[in-house]
Amino acid sequence: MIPSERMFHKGAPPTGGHRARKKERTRHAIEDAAIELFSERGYDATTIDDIAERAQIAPSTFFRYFPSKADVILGDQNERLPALQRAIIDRPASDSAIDALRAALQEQWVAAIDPDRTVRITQVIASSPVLSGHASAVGHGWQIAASQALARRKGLDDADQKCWMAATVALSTFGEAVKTWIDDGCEGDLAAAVDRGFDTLLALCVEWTS
Amino acid sequence: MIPSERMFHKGAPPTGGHRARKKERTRHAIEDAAIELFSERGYDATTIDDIAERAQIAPSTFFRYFPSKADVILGDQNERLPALQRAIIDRPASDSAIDALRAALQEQWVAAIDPDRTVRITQVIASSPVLSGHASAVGHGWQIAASQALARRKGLDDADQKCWMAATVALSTFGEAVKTWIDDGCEGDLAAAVDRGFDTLLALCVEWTS
DNA sequence: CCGAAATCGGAGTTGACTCTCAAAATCTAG
DNA sequence: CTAGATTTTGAGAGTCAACTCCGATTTCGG
Repeated sequence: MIPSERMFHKGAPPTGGHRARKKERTRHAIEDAAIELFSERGYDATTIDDIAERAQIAPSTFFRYFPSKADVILGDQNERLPALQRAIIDRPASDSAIDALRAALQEQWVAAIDPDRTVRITQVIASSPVLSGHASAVGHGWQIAASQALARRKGLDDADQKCWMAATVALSTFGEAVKTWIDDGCEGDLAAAVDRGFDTLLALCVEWTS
Repeated sequence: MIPSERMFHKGAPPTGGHRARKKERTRHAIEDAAIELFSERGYDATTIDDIAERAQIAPSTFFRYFPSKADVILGDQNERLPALQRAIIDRPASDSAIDALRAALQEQWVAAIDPDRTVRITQVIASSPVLSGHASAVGHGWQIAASQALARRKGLDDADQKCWMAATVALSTFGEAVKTWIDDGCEGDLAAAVDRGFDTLLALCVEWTS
């Protein structure tokens, strides 16, 4: 009796069981179906029923896996944040704020993502205001995290305006570089494109202060 | 007969008539009711019926004035764009890109808006992903416009990467300065806060290039 | 084979947005 | 000022899709 004492607890489900594996497969099927359809006909023009049909599930099952339509695309973008912060803090003190951010973004983001998937997701996000909104909230979270990390690296207050502004500028540079790379058809290396963006920024800094 | 030949044409309605004035009044009533309600209980929690009731109109009348719920807030943000571009281009050649943008934004935006209204609208926008998405699209439009203006000022190609990046950095600096000012309770002068933001940016440029 | 968990299927809710038609309100001419 | 044309509004029904709920059924694990 009292099955909950003999059964698995929510926090520690078996990762290898048939059940868990099937759930993973279903989850992936839904994600894949959704991204495909979003790419084909756009986010707003795709209904839950469409996704369910292609993923071979009942419409109501969709919501067992994702709390809302938007969450299929925006799954845990904040997962990488702690690693990013650590990478920023661990940069040698000789790095300027912009160099630290550039290096941290290169190793924690550019090197860690699946470019193909990222490109498709980015395009889908750009196709709908709702998703753009969620994405800009995510970007805001990154900015706060980066700003904090920069401040800690120098032993400054979390709200230090220079750190805040450095994070703003670096992340918008980064974002634009990525977006430009995608808009230009993903030619060449993403890492190189990001580097080019930061180089352009530094060249502008020279112009502006001379 | 054939009244359309004797009546006003669509392109040139009388601006002073009773009719036109009442329409303007109704439009304002809707806008005011909407912004009030959005501020009170949030964008998503406000229905068209709520707005209609407070504005004393029928729900269906709402859509005769605004094509969608979002448009009550996001009315013609692009109206000021041509003036902004002209202001950028007309800046003396001795101005750097960042100085030109700073000055143009100060005179065409900071000096031209109603701060109270802008603050309320900004807060409402931040309260909903849909609106944030639309707003970031508007911001993107500004960026393109600013970038073009910068390029023309120097006789460069519209797609020049330095101009593009300068616009990116300047506008995100500007946006953050405004947001910070609002988050801090609108203490002091908005123009001064914007100037402080740009000063911080330039100080960072010095740090990064030394 | 038995109990737990996941799924199905379908009905139900909500709110944005559309459409229509008849009832005001407003304009212009005489 | 009045009559007739026109525009605007009100009221209500109707669509569509996200999201919720629930009872019945299937699938899985021991």
